[in-house]
Amino acid sequence: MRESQRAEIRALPLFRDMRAESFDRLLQAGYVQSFPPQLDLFEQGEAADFLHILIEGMVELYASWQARESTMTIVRPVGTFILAACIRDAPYLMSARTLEKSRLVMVPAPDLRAVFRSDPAFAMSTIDELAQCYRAVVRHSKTLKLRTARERLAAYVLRQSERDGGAASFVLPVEKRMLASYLGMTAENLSRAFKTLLDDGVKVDGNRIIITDRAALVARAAPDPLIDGPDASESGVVPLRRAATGRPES
Amino acid sequence: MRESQRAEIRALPLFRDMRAESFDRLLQAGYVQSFPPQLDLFEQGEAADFLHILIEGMVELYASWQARESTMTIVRPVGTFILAACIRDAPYLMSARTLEKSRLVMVPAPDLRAVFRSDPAFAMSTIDELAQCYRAVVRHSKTLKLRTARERLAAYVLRQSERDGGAASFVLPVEKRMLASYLGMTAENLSRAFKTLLDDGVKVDGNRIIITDRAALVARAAPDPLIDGPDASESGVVPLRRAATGRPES
DNA sequence: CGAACCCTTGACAGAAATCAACTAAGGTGG
DNA sequence: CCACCTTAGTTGATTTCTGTCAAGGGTTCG
Repeated sequence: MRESQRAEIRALPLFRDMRAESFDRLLQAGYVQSFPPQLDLFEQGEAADFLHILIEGMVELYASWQARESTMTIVRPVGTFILAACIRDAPYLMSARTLEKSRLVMVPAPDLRAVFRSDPAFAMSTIDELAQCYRAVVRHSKTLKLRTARERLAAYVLRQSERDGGAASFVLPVEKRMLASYLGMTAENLSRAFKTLLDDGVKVDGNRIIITDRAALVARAAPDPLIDGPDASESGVVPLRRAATGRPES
Repeated sequence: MRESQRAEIRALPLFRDMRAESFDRLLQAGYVQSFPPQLDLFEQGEAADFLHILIEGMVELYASWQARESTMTIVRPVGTFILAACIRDAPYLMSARTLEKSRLVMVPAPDLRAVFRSDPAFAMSTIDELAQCYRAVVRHSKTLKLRTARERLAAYVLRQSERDGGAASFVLPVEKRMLASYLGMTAENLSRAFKTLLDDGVKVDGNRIIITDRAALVARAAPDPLIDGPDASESGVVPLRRAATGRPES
């Protein structure tokens, strides 16, 4: 692992307050590994052996039942995932696969648990991280239950734009079919939902979204800090703290 | 507070491992209060001032947006709620109202935070509790995104039955309109969904549900431990540890 | 007894999934 | 370089599902 990556992990809220020796122990117990795109990291139902820290690439967390599948969230560097399952020593509720070539640190769950038992500061950070994850999922549930597909998409577009500092135009960070799944609709329906958003000031050109009338879009989306933010990192596709190295396109 | 109630709280996973003096401090800092039915305890968006512990009655947590409203979960004695917001010192994401005459202990959030900073065992229990809450919401999201309304209802019926030891018949613990909202549909739609479940071995008589063909119901619901359980207490309407005093009807 | 309220039912409209066909772009191999 | 294949995305036609509106039955409670 490069020193800069180590520093990035250390800077994460989950790790920044812990003792230096605890941090060392975690990373020394962990394995750094690279994976090709489209590789299954684990499947739901397996025992949670490792806390995963993504330092390069992109990972999809998805759930399946019967023949159906749904994207639950997408993780970008530098971010951690699957913390709760490790803590509870319980089976994963979601599956994970890489979307790009990715590099991960995998910390064995027993080491993780040992460290936050011995380092109160890390225990505090874990509490905070979990509370944040919990709230992120509650928000996702709220948008699913309270908004129509069209409204969810409108809110998503608005939030992405605000993540880019309120830019009127941005490029979708993921494929449309995955976005559709994340927002709880089919790919066909997403395509049509984008069409209806023409009336609400949103134009689409391939992967690029252009907001032509922000007021109209706000009226449609009715963004709400108790669902959409204000902390953009708390929920959504591409949720976690982004790497300092900002690539314009994915 | 009666001693027996104190003992019940102490027996909760969240409180059972902490030091005695920490537990005393929490309860001494807290207020015990009774509320009539249908009373709003707090509204989403307010600052999270208190951890709530329900010792008698029933409380609904619900979310709203624009003119819409949706039941997120229902809390029964003895259970806690709103832990995550207290930890993060953030606004409530959900509103709460009593469904019956209820008695609550309300622990000021600053005391809560002080105690788990000073009592590592309580910090551990908090981590565990939060991880469990997180997984409960993920499960709820999964059922919303992966199953149709009919399948969600079938799974709910099956789970309720299994909570009663696999009884072929049970009484709904909440009003149907609330169940509908919890399951992500309208009351009218729930009514129709029950009708279609006649083909899957479920009969309805008022608040009483009768499973006439369990195999057929299982085929429809395709229950999955990664969504529906196995720990029934982790999610769902009437989720938390039930009071020892079992009333047959609510 | 009357007034709410819950639940149900029917009729309808809107939303969304499904199925199928078609386009466009990118990659592969001849 | 081109023919071919695969895949993402779109579009249309159709069906299914779901929400909405309206009305009526039953219950509870004042």
